[in-house]
Amino acid sequence: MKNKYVEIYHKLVKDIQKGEYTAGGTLPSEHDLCARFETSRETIRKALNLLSQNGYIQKVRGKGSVVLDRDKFEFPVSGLTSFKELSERLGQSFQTHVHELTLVKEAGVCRQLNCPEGSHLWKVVRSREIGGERIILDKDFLRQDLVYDLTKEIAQTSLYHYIENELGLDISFAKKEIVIEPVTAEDEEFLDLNGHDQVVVIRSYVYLGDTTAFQFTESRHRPDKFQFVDFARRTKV
Amino acid sequence: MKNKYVEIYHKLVKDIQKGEYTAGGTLPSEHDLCARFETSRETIRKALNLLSQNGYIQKVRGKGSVVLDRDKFEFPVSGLTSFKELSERLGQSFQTHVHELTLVKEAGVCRQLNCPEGSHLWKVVRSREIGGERIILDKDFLRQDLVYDLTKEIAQTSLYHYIENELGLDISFAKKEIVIEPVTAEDEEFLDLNGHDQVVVIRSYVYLGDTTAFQFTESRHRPDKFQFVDFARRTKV
DNA sequence: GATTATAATTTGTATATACATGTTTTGCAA
DNA sequence: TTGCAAAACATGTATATACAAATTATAATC
Repeated sequence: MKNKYVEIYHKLVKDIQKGEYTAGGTLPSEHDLCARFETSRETIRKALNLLSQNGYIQKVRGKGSVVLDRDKFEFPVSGLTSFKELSERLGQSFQTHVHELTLVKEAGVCRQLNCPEGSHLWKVVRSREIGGERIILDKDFLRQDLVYDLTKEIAQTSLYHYIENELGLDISFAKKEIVIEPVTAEDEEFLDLNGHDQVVVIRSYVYLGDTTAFQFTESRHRPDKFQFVDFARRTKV
Repeated sequence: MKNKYVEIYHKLVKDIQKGEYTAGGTLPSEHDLCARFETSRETIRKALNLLSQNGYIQKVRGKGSVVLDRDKFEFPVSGLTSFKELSERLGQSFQTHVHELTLVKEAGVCRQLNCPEGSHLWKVVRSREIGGERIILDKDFLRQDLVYDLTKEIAQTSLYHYIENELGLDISFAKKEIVIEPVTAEDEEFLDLNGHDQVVVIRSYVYLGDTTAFQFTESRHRPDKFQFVDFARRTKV
Protein backbone atom coordinates (compact mmCIF):
# COMPACT_ATOMS: atom_id res chain seq x y z
CA MET A 1 0.00 0.00 0.00
CA LYS A 2 2.16 2.80 -1.17
CA ASN A 3 0.18 4.28 -4.03
CA LYS A 4 -2.16 7.07 -3.10
CA TYR A 5 -4.97 6.04 -5.43
CA VAL A 6 -4.84 2.39 -4.34
CA GLU A 7 -4.97 3.46 -0.71
CA ILE A 8 -7.95 5.71 -1.41
CA TYR A 9 -9.61 2.81 -3.26
CA HIS A 10 -9.18 0.51 -0.26
CA LYS A 11 -10.45 3.18 2.10
CA LEU A 12 -13.57 3.73 0.03
CA VAL A 13 -14.19 -0.03 -0.30
CA LYS A 14 -13.98 -0.31 3.47
CA ASP A 15 -16.38 2.60 3.92
CA ILE A 16 -18.88 1.05 1.51
CA GLN A 17 -18.65 -2.32 3.26
CA LYS A 18 -19.17 -0.62 6.62
CA GLY A 19 -22.37 0.82 5.23
CA GLU A 20 -21.10 4.38 5.37
CA TYR A 21 -22.48 4.78 1.87
CA THR A 22 -25.66 2.89 1.09
CA ALA A 23 -26.57 1.26 -2.20
CA GLY A 24 -28.50 3.59 -4.44
CA GLY A 25 -26.91 6.67 -2.91
CA THR A 26 -23.82 8.44 -4.16
CA LEU A 27 -20.30 8.90 -2.97
CA PRO A 28 -19.09 12.43 -2.26
CA SER A 29 -18.27 14.27 -5.48
CA GLU A 30 -14.81 14.04 -6.94
CA HIS A 31 -14.22 17.60 -5.84
CA ASP A 32 -15.16 16.77 -2.24
CA LEU A 33 -13.01 13.63 -2.26
CA CYS A 34 -10.09 15.75 -3.47
CA ALA A 35 -10.49 17.94 -0.41
CA ARG A 36 -10.98 15.00 1.96
CA PHE A 37 -7.93 13.08 0.79
CA GLU A 38 -5.91 16.21 -0.01
CA THR A 39 -5.06 15.14 -3.51
CA SER A 40 -5.73 15.95 -7.14
CA ARG A 41 -8.84 15.07 -9.09
CA GLU A 42 -7.03 12.66 -11.42
CA THR A 43 -5.82 10.65 -8.44
CA ILE A 44 -9.37 10.44 -7.09
CA ARG A 45 -10.59 9.41 -10.51
CA LYS A 46 -8.07 6.55 -10.63
CA ALA A 47 -9.42 5.28 -7.33
CA LEU A 48 -13.01 5.60 -8.54
CA ASN A 49 -12.16 3.71 -11.71
CA LEU A 50 -10.97 0.80 -9.58
CA LEU A 51 -14.25 0.89 -7.66
CA SER A 52 -16.14 0.93 -10.94
CA GLN A 53 -14.19 -1.96 -12.43
CA ASN A 54 -14.83 -4.08 -9.36
CA GLY A 55 -18.54 -3.43 -9.29
CA TYR A 56 -18.71 -1.15 -6.26
CA ILE A 57 -19.97 1.94 -8.05
CA GLN A 58 -21.44 3.12 -11.32
CA LYS A 59 -20.41 6.57 -12.45
CA VAL A 60 -23.20 8.66 -13.95
CA ARG A 61 -22.26 11.89 -15.64
CA GLY A 62 -23.80 14.91 -14.00
CA LYS A 63 -25.01 12.92 -10.99
CA GLY A 64 -22.11 11.26 -9.29
CA SER A 65 -20.77 7.86 -8.29
CA VAL A 66 -23.78 5.69 -7.50
CA VAL A 67 -23.07 2.95 -4.98
CA LEU A 68 -24.14 -0.50 -6.23
CA ASP A 69 -25.62 -3.32 -4.21
CA ARG A 70 -22.78 -5.77 -4.10
CA ASP A 71 -24.36 -7.99 -1.42
CA LYS A 72 -26.26 -9.91 -4.05
CA PHE A 73 -23.10 -10.99 -5.77
CA GLU A 74 -20.50 -11.82 -3.22
CA PHE A 75 -18.65 -15.14 -3.45
CA PRO A 76 -16.68 -14.24 -6.56
CA VAL A 77 -14.97 -17.34 -7.85
CA SER A 78 -13.92 -14.86 -10.46
CA GLY A 79 -10.96 -12.52 -10.14
CA LEU A 80 -8.53 -15.24 -9.12
CA THR A 81 -9.62 -15.56 -5.54
CA SER A 82 -8.07 -18.53 -3.78
CA PHE A 83 -9.93 -21.22 -1.90
CA LYS A 84 -8.67 -19.97 1.44
CA GLU A 85 -9.74 -16.40 0.78
CA LEU A 86 -13.13 -17.71 -0.28
CA SER A 87 -13.72 -19.96 2.70
CA GLU A 88 -12.72 -17.23 5.11
CA ARG A 89 -15.12 -14.78 3.57
CA LEU A 90 -17.89 -17.35 3.72
CA GLY A 91 -17.06 -18.11 7.31
CA GLN A 92 -17.68 -21.82 6.80
CA SER A 93 -15.67 -24.58 8.34
CA PHE A 94 -13.34 -25.98 5.75
CA GLN A 95 -10.45 -28.38 5.50
CA THR A 96 -7.81 -29.19 2.91
CA HIS A 97 -6.45 -32.69 2.33
CA VAL A 98 -3.15 -32.99 0.46
CA HIS A 99 -3.13 -36.21 -1.55
CA GLU A 100 -0.03 -35.66 -3.63
CA LEU A 101 2.95 -33.29 -3.61
CA THR A 102 5.56 -34.40 -6.10
CA LEU A 103 7.99 -33.16 -8.72
CA VAL A 104 6.98 -34.37 -12.16
CA LYS A 105 7.77 -33.89 -15.84
CA GLU A 106 4.64 -33.45 -17.89
CA ALA A 107 5.35 -32.48 -21.47
CA GLY A 108 1.78 -31.44 -22.14
CA VAL A 109 1.56 -29.04 -19.25
CA CYS A 110 5.04 -27.68 -20.01
CA ARG A 111 3.97 -26.84 -23.52
CA GLN A 112 0.94 -24.99 -22.27
CA LEU A 113 2.99 -23.12 -19.68
CA ASN A 114 5.50 -22.27 -22.38
CA CYS A 115 8.50 -23.72 -20.55
CA PRO A 116 11.06 -26.34 -21.69
CA GLU A 117 9.55 -29.81 -21.97
CA GLY A 118 11.99 -31.35 -19.50
CA SER A 119 11.24 -28.79 -16.80
CA HIS A 120 10.36 -29.91 -13.32
CA LEU A 121 6.85 -29.09 -12.19
CA TRP A 122 5.29 -29.32 -8.79
CA LYS A 123 2.17 -31.45 -8.91
CA VAL A 124 -0.24 -30.79 -6.07
CA VAL A 125 -3.47 -32.71 -5.64
CA ARG A 126 -5.78 -31.51 -2.91
CA SER A 127 -9.38 -32.11 -1.93
CA ARG A 128 -11.44 -29.47 -0.19
CA GLU A 129 -13.85 -30.42 2.55
CA ILE A 130 -16.66 -28.08 3.50
CA GLY A 131 -19.27 -29.01 6.08
CA GLY A 132 -17.92 -32.55 6.35
CA GLU A 133 -18.11 -33.28 2.62
CA ARG A 134 -15.21 -33.39 0.16
CA ILE A 135 -16.67 -31.43 -2.74
CA ILE A 136 -13.72 -29.89 -4.59
CA LEU A 137 -10.68 -31.58 -6.11
CA ASP A 138 -7.82 -29.24 -7.00
CA LYS A 139 -4.97 -30.34 -9.25
CA ASP A 140 -2.15 -27.81 -9.53
CA PHE A 141 0.98 -27.74 -11.68
CA LEU A 142 3.57 -25.11 -10.77
CA ARG A 143 6.93 -24.31 -12.35
CA GLN A 144 9.61 -25.48 -9.96
CA ASP A 145 12.13 -22.93 -11.22
CA LEU A 146 9.85 -20.23 -9.89
CA VAL A 147 8.50 -22.00 -6.83
CA TYR A 148 11.62 -23.92 -5.82
CA ASP A 149 10.49 -25.06 -2.40
CA LEU A 150 7.09 -26.42 -1.52
CA THR A 151 5.95 -28.25 1.59
CA LYS A 152 2.85 -30.16 2.52
CA GLU A 153 2.14 -27.55 5.13
CA ILE A 154 2.09 -24.77 2.55
CA ALA A 155 -0.16 -26.81 0.29
CA GLN A 156 -2.49 -27.34 3.21
CA THR A 157 -2.76 -23.69 4.20
CA SER A 158 -2.50 -21.41 1.19
CA LEU A 159 -0.45 -21.67 -1.97
CA TYR A 160 -1.32 -18.16 -3.09
CA HIS A 161 -0.33 -16.57 0.19
CA TYR A 162 3.03 -18.35 0.06
CA ILE A 163 3.64 -17.45 -3.57
CA GLU A 164 2.69 -13.81 -3.21
CA ASN A 165 3.82 -12.94 0.30
CA GLU A 166 6.73 -15.31 0.92
CA LEU A 167 8.19 -15.64 -2.57
CA GLY A 168 7.08 -12.18 -3.63
CA LEU A 169 5.85 -13.33 -7.03
CA ASP A 170 3.41 -11.02 -8.75
CA ILE A 171 0.35 -13.04 -9.75
CA SER A 172 -1.30 -10.86 -12.32
CA PHE A 173 -3.93 -12.50 -14.55
CA ALA A 174 -5.42 -15.78 -15.68
CA LYS A 175 -7.23 -17.37 -18.55
CA LYS A 176 -10.05 -19.48 -17.25
CA GLU A 177 -12.42 -22.06 -18.67
CA ILE A 178 -15.48 -23.66 -17.13
CA VAL A 179 -16.94 -26.86 -18.57
CA ILE A 180 -18.93 -29.87 -17.40
CA GLU A 181 -17.28 -33.29 -17.65
CA PRO A 182 -17.96 -36.87 -16.60
CA VAL A 183 -16.41 -37.94 -13.32
CA THR A 184 -13.05 -39.74 -13.41
CA ALA A 185 -11.69 -42.51 -11.21
CA GLU A 186 -9.73 -39.83 -9.37
CA ASP A 187 -12.90 -37.89 -8.64
CA GLU A 188 -14.49 -41.06 -7.29
CA GLU A 189 -11.49 -41.65 -5.05
CA PHE A 190 -11.09 -38.22 -3.52
CA LEU A 191 -14.58 -36.73 -3.55
CA ASP A 192 -17.90 -37.49 -1.88
CA LEU A 193 -19.80 -37.50 -5.14
CA ASN A 194 -23.17 -38.37 -3.66
CA GLY A 195 -24.26 -40.16 -6.80
CA HIS A 196 -23.31 -37.39 -9.24
CA ASP A 197 -21.78 -38.59 -12.48
CA GLN A 198 -20.61 -35.19 -13.73
CA VAL A 199 -18.39 -32.49 -12.26
CA VAL A 200 -17.80 -28.82 -13.03
CA VAL A 201 -14.23 -28.33 -14.20
CA ILE A 202 -12.47 -24.96 -13.98
CA ARG A 203 -9.17 -24.90 -15.84
CA SER A 204 -6.93 -21.90 -15.25
CA TYR A 205 -3.66 -20.73 -16.69
CA VAL A 206 -2.13 -18.29 -14.25
CA TYR A 207 0.40 -15.66 -15.30
CA LEU A 208 2.82 -13.35 -13.53
CA GLY A 209 3.07 -9.63 -14.11
CA ASP A 210 5.93 -10.15 -16.56
CA THR A 211 3.63 -12.43 -18.62
CA THR A 212 5.38 -15.70 -17.75
CA ALA A 213 2.88 -18.52 -17.29
CA PHE A 214 3.74 -20.34 -14.10
CA GLN A 215 0.73 -22.34 -13.01
CA PHE A 216 -1.94 -24.59 -14.44
CA THR A 217 -4.87 -25.49 -12.25
CA GLU A 218 -7.77 -27.85 -12.67
CA SER A 219 -10.46 -27.39 -10.08
CA ARG A 220 -13.18 -30.03 -10.09
CA HIS A 221 -16.41 -29.26 -8.25
CA ARG A 222 -19.41 -31.35 -7.32
CA PRO A 223 -22.20 -29.73 -9.36
CA ASP A 224 -24.72 -29.21 -6.55
CA LYS A 225 -22.19 -27.25 -4.53
CA PHE A 226 -20.87 -25.19 -7.38
CA GLN A 227 -21.61 -21.52 -7.85
CA PHE A 228 -19.86 -18.93 -9.95
CA VAL A 229 -20.72 -15.30 -9.45
CA ASP A 230 -19.47 -12.56 -11.66
CA PHE A 231 -19.71 -8.86 -12.26
CA ALA A 232 -19.29 -7.98 -15.92
CA ARG A 233 -19.19 -4.68 -17.71
CA ARG A 234 -20.36 -4.52 -21.29
CA THR A 235 -17.58 -3.82 -23.74
CA LYS A 236 -19.08 -1.94 -26.62
CA VAL A 237 -18.27 -3.68 -29.88
CA MET B 1 -16.86 6.40 -31.91
CA LYS B 2 -16.19 9.96 -30.95
CA ASN B 3 -13.69 9.59 -28.14
CA LYS B 4 -10.11 9.66 -29.18
CA TYR B 5 -8.92 7.03 -26.72
CA VAL B 6 -11.74 4.62 -27.60
CA GLU B 7 -10.96 5.03 -31.28
CA ILE B 8 -7.30 4.35 -30.63
CA TYR B 9 -8.30 1.30 -28.59
CA HIS B 10 -10.35 -0.11 -31.45
CA LYS B 11 -7.60 0.62 -33.93
CA LEU B 12 -5.05 -1.23 -31.82
CA VAL B 13 -7.42 -4.17 -31.26
CA LYS B 14 -7.87 -4.42 -35.00
CA ASP B 15 -4.12 -4.29 -35.55
CA ILE B 16 -3.55 -7.04 -33.00
CA GLN B 17 -6.25 -9.21 -34.56
CA LYS B 18 -4.75 -8.66 -37.99
CA GLY B 19 -1.47 -9.99 -36.61
CA GLU B 20 0.32 -6.70 -36.99
CA TYR B 21 1.63 -7.24 -33.50
CA THR B 22 2.37 -10.83 -32.51
CA ALA B 23 1.85 -12.40 -29.12
CA GLY B 24 4.96 -12.16 -26.97
CA GLY B 25 6.14 -9.01 -28.73
CA THR B 26 5.44 -5.48 -27.65
CA LEU B 27 3.37 -2.61 -28.98
CA PRO B 28 5.17 0.59 -29.92
CA SER B 29 6.10 2.62 -26.85
CA GLU B 30 3.62 5.14 -25.46
CA HIS B 31 5.88 7.87 -26.79
CA ASP B 32 5.77 6.40 -30.30
CA LEU B 33 2.01 5.93 -30.17
CA CYS B 34 1.67 9.58 -29.16
CA ALA B 35 3.47 10.56 -32.33
CA ARG B 36 1.55 8.08 -34.50
CA PHE B 37 -1.90 9.16 -33.29
CA GLU B 38 -0.88 12.76 -32.73
CA THR B 39 -2.15 12.89 -29.20
CA SER B 40 -0.97 13.16 -25.61
CA ARG B 41 0.48 10.38 -23.53
CA GLU B 42 -2.46 10.26 -21.09
CA THR B 43 -4.85 9.64 -23.99
CA ILE B 44 -2.66 6.78 -25.22
CA ARG B 45 -2.52 5.40 -21.71
CA LYS B 46 -6.32 5.36 -21.48
CA ALA B 47 -6.46 3.32 -24.69
CA LEU B 48 -3.78 0.94 -23.40
CA ASN B 49 -5.68 0.50 -20.14
CA LEU B 50 -8.69 -0.66 -22.13
CA LEU B 51 -6.49 -3.16 -23.96
CA SER B 52 -5.10 -4.37 -20.65
CA GLN B 53 -8.53 -4.75 -19.04
CA ASN B 54 -9.76 -6.81 -21.95
CA GLY B 55 -6.78 -9.13 -21.97
CA TYR B 56 -5.07 -7.92 -25.11
CA ILE B 57 -1.87 -6.69 -23.51
CA GLN B 58 0.08 -6.82 -20.26
CA LYS B 59 1.98 -3.69 -19.35
CA VAL B 60 5.43 -4.31 -17.93
CA ARG B 61 7.25 -1.38 -16.41
CA GLY B 62 10.46 -0.54 -18.16
CA LYS B 63 9.75 -2.94 -21.02
CA GLY B 64 6.53 -2.02 -22.74
CA SER B 65 3.07 -3.33 -23.57
CA VAL B 66 3.44 -7.07 -24.17
CA VAL B 67 0.85 -8.52 -26.54
CA LEU B 68 -0.96 -11.52 -25.05
CA ASP B 69 -2.13 -14.63 -26.85
CA ARG B 70 -5.86 -14.13 -26.90
CA ASP B 71 -6.51 -16.95 -29.37
CA LYS B 72 -6.57 -19.48 -26.61
CA PHE B 73 -9.45 -17.76 -24.90
CA GLU B 74 -11.88 -16.53 -27.43
CA PHE B 75 -15.57 -17.42 -27.03
CA PRO B 76 -16.19 -15.17 -24.06
CA VAL B 77 -19.60 -15.91 -22.62
CA SER B 78 -18.37 -13.27 -20.21
CA GLY B 79 -18.60 -9.56 -20.80
CA LEU B 80 -22.29 -9.57 -21.68
CA THR B 81 -21.90 -10.82 -25.22
CA SER B 82 -25.19 -11.73 -26.82
CA PHE B 83 -26.01 -15.04 -28.48
CA LYS B 84 -26.02 -13.44 -31.90
CA GLU B 85 -22.61 -11.81 -31.44
CA LEU B 86 -21.31 -15.16 -30.24
CA SER B 87 -22.67 -17.27 -33.05
CA GLU B 88 -21.40 -14.86 -35.66
CA ARG B 89 -17.92 -14.92 -34.22
CA LEU B 90 -18.01 -18.71 -34.14
CA GLY B 91 -19.28 -18.82 -37.69
CA GLN B 92 -21.55 -21.74 -36.90
CA SER B 93 -25.01 -22.20 -38.30
CA PHE B 94 -27.53 -21.25 -35.67
CA GLN B 95 -31.21 -20.71 -35.34
CA THR B 96 -33.52 -19.12 -32.79
CA HIS B 97 -37.00 -20.39 -32.01
CA VAL B 98 -39.37 -18.01 -30.23
CA HIS B 99 -41.73 -20.02 -28.02
CA GLU B 100 -43.32 -17.22 -26.06
CA LEU B 101 -43.57 -13.43 -26.31
CA THR B 102 -46.07 -12.06 -23.83
CA LEU B 103 -46.67 -9.25 -21.37
CA VAL B 104 -46.81 -10.58 -17.82
CA LYS B 105 -46.86 -9.41 -14.21
CA GLU B 106 -44.39 -11.34 -12.10
CA ALA B 107 -44.05 -9.92 -8.62
CA GLY B 108 -40.87 -11.85 -7.89
CA VAL B 109 -39.02 -10.60 -10.94
CA CYS B 110 -40.30 -7.05 -10.37
CA ARG B 111 -38.86 -7.07 -6.87
CA GLN B 112 -35.48 -8.18 -8.18
CA LEU B 113 -35.56 -5.59 -10.95
CA ASN B 114 -36.52 -2.97 -8.38
CA CYS B 115 -39.65 -1.83 -10.22
CA PRO B 116 -43.30 -1.58 -8.97
CA GLU B 117 -44.86 -4.99 -8.41
CA GLY B 118 -47.69 -4.37 -10.86
CA SER B 119 -45.35 -3.39 -13.69
CA HIS B 120 -45.70 -5.03 -17.05
CA LEU B 121 -42.80 -7.17 -18.13
CA TRP B 122 -42.01 -8.69 -21.47
CA LYS B 123 -41.51 -12.42 -21.13
CA VAL B 124 -39.50 -13.96 -23.94
CA VAL B 125 -38.77 -17.69 -24.16
CA ARG B 126 -36.40 -18.77 -26.89
CA SER B 127 -34.49 -21.90 -27.72
CA ARG B 128 -31.19 -21.80 -29.56
CA GLU B 129 -30.37 -24.39 -32.16
CA ILE B 130 -26.78 -24.99 -33.20
CA GLY B 131 -25.81 -27.72 -35.62
CA GLY B 132 -29.36 -29.10 -35.68
CA GLU B 133 -29.67 -29.47 -31.91
CA ARG B 134 -31.61 -27.23 -29.55
CA ILE B 135 -29.10 -26.83 -26.75
CA ILE B 136 -29.87 -23.48 -25.08
CA LEU B 137 -33.12 -22.25 -23.55
CA ASP B 138 -33.26 -18.50 -22.89
CA LYS B 139 -35.91 -16.98 -20.67
CA ASP B 140 -35.90 -13.17 -20.62
CA PHE B 141 -37.89 -10.67 -18.59
CA LEU B 142 -37.68 -7.03 -19.72
CA ARG B 143 -39.28 -3.91 -18.29
CA GLN B 144 -42.03 -2.84 -20.66
CA ASP B 145 -41.78 0.81 -19.62
CA LEU B 146 -38.26 0.83 -21.08
CA VAL B 147 -38.78 -1.57 -24.01
CA TYR B 148 -42.33 -0.60 -24.93
CA ASP B 149 -42.51 -2.41 -28.25
CA LEU B 150 -41.25 -5.89 -28.96
CA THR B 151 -41.97 -8.15 -31.90
CA LYS B 152 -41.35 -11.80 -32.63
CA GLU B 153 -39.00 -10.73 -35.38
CA ILE B 154 -36.82 -8.77 -32.99
CA ALA B 155 -36.76 -11.67 -30.54
CA GLN B 156 -35.70 -13.94 -33.37
CA THR B 157 -32.83 -11.77 -34.57
CA SER B 158 -31.22 -9.88 -31.72
CA LEU B 159 -32.69 -8.32 -28.61
CA TYR B 160 -29.48 -6.55 -27.71
CA HIS B 161 -29.06 -4.97 -31.09
CA TYR B 162 -32.62 -3.65 -30.95
CA ILE B 163 -32.26 -2.37 -27.39
CA GLU B 164 -28.93 -0.65 -27.96
CA ASN B 165 -29.15 0.54 -31.55
CA GLU B 166 -32.88 1.09 -32.08
CA LEU B 167 -33.98 2.16 -28.63
CA GLY B 168 -30.65 3.72 -27.76
CA LEU B 169 -30.55 2.25 -24.27
CA ASP B 170 -27.14 2.09 -22.64
CA ILE B 171 -26.57 -1.46 -21.43
CA SER B 172 -23.77 -1.10 -18.96
CA PHE B 173 -23.17 -3.99 -16.56
CA ALA B 174 -24.58 -7.21 -15.18
CA LYS B 175 -24.48 -9.41 -12.15
CA LYS B 176 -24.22 -12.99 -13.23
CA GLU B 177 -24.51 -16.37 -11.56
CA ILE B 178 -23.70 -19.82 -12.91
CA VAL B 179 -25.06 -22.94 -11.23
CA ILE B 180 -26.01 -26.51 -12.13
CA GLU B 181 -29.63 -27.54 -11.71
CA PRO B 182 -31.89 -30.50 -12.50
CA VAL B 183 -33.81 -30.26 -15.75
CA THR B 184 -37.38 -28.96 -15.66
CA ALA B 185 -40.42 -29.93 -17.72
CA GLU B 186 -39.78 -26.81 -19.78
CA ASP B 187 -36.24 -27.94 -20.53
CA GLU B 188 -37.57 -31.31 -21.64
CA GLU B 189 -40.08 -29.62 -23.90
CA PHE B 190 -37.85 -27.14 -25.67
CA LEU B 191 -34.39 -28.75 -25.65
CA ASP B 192 -32.81 -31.82 -27.16
CA LEU B 193 -31.45 -33.01 -23.84
CA ASN B 194 -29.91 -36.21 -25.17
CA GLY B 195 -30.42 -38.00 -21.87
CA HIS B 196 -28.91 -35.31 -19.67
CA ASP B 197 -30.73 -34.76 -16.40
CA GLN B 198 -28.93 -31.55 -15.41
CA VAL B 199 -28.46 -28.19 -17.13
CA VAL B 200 -26.09 -25.26 -16.62
CA VAL B 201 -28.08 -22.20 -15.58
CA ILE B 202 -26.77 -18.67 -16.07
CA ARG B 203 -28.87 -16.05 -14.30
CA SER B 204 -28.14 -12.43 -15.18
CA TYR B 205 -29.40 -9.13 -13.90
CA VAL B 206 -28.68 -6.52 -16.54
CA TYR B 207 -28.39 -2.83 -15.72
CA LEU B 208 -28.34 0.39 -17.69
CA GLY B 209 -25.73 3.11 -17.36
CA ASP B 210 -27.94 5.04 -14.95
CA THR B 211 -28.04 1.93 -12.69
CA THR B 212 -31.66 1.01 -13.40
CA ALA B 213 -32.12 -2.76 -13.62
CA PHE B 214 -34.15 -3.53 -16.70
CA GLN B 215 -33.66 -7.18 -17.59
CA PHE B 216 -33.51 -10.55 -15.92
CA THR B 217 -32.27 -13.47 -17.98
CA GLU B 218 -32.08 -17.16 -17.32
CA SER B 219 -30.01 -19.05 -19.86
CA ARG B 220 -30.18 -22.82 -19.59
CA HIS B 221 -27.49 -24.83 -21.40
CA ARG B 222 -27.07 -28.51 -22.09
CA PRO B 223 -23.95 -29.37 -20.08
CA ASP B 224 -21.97 -31.10 -22.83
CA LYS B 225 -22.24 -28.04 -25.06
CA PHE B 226 -21.50 -25.49 -22.39
CA GLN B 227 -18.27 -23.56 -22.14
CA PHE B 228 -17.46 -20.39 -20.26
CA VAL B 229 -14.18 -18.66 -20.98
CA ASP B 230 -12.91 -15.74 -19.00
CA PHE B 231 -9.98 -13.42 -18.62
CA ALA B 232 -9.50 -12.30 -15.04
CA ARG B 233 -7.05 -9.92 -13.46
CA ARG B 234 -6.06 -10.46 -9.88
CA THR B 235 -7.32 -7.75 -7.59
CA LYS B 236 -4.88 -7.45 -4.74
CA VAL B 237 -6.66 -7.80 -1.43
C1' DG C 1 -48.28 28.06 -8.68
C1' DA C 2 -46.25 26.34 -12.87
C1' DT C 3 -43.11 26.81 -16.49
C1' DT C 4 -38.90 28.26 -18.32
C1' DA C 5 -34.37 30.08 -18.48
C1' DT C 6 -30.10 30.48 -16.02
C1' DA C 7 -26.54 29.18 -13.02
C1' DA C 8 -24.13 25.86 -10.29
C1' DT C 9 -22.65 21.23 -9.75
C1' DT C 10 -20.68 16.90 -11.36
C1' DT C 11 -18.45 13.78 -14.30
C1' DG C 12 -15.87 13.10 -19.06
C1' DT C 13 -12.10 14.17 -22.20
C1' DA C 14 -7.69 16.10 -23.70
C1' DT C 15 -3.40 18.08 -22.80
C1' DA C 16 0.96 19.27 -20.24
C1' DT C 17 4.64 18.75 -16.84
C1' DA C 18 7.61 16.72 -13.34
C1' DC C 19 9.53 13.08 -11.18
C1' DA C 20 9.83 7.94 -9.83
C1' DT C 21 11.03 3.26 -11.02
C1' DG C 22 12.34 -0.51 -13.68
C1' DT C 23 14.76 -2.18 -18.15
C1' DT C 24 17.85 -1.94 -21.90
C1' DT C 25 21.61 -0.04 -24.24
C1' DT C 26 25.90 2.23 -24.45
C1' DG C 27 30.41 3.33 -23.43
C1' DC C 28 34.26 3.44 -20.51
C1' DA C 29 37.73 1.12 -17.84
C1' DA C 30 40.20 -2.74 -16.20
C1' DT D 1 36.87 -9.19 -23.86
C1' DT D 2 34.65 -8.65 -19.70
C1' DG D 3 32.41 -6.05 -16.12
C1' DC D 4 30.42 -2.12 -14.36
C1' DA D 5 28.59 2.46 -14.39
C1' DA D 6 26.10 5.86 -16.81
C1' DA D 7 22.85 7.18 -20.06
C1' DA D 8 18.77 6.42 -22.63
C1' DC D 9 14.38 4.53 -22.68
C1' DA D 10 9.80 2.72 -21.00
C1' DT D 11 6.09 2.73 -17.93
C1' DG D 12 3.98 4.48 -13.21
C1' DT D 13 2.36 8.19 -10.26
C1' DA D 14 0.88 12.83 -9.00
C1' DT D 15 -0.53 17.26 -10.17
C1' DA D 16 -2.64 21.13 -12.94
C1' DT D 17 -5.60 23.32 -16.38
C1' DA D 18 -9.23 23.94 -19.79
C1' DC D 19 -13.28 22.83 -21.74
C1' DA D 20 -17.42 19.56 -22.81
C1' DA D 21 -21.69 17.39 -21.42
C1' DA D 22 -25.25 15.89 -18.27
C1' DT D 23 -27.79 16.78 -14.15
C1' DT D 24 -29.62 19.51 -10.47
C1' DA D 25 -30.67 23.69 -8.07
C1' DT D 26 -32.00 28.43 -8.42
C1' DA D 27 -34.14 32.45 -10.14
C1' DA D 28 -37.20 34.78 -13.15
C1' DT D 29 -41.24 35.22 -15.62
C1' DC D 30 -45.96 34.56 -16.76
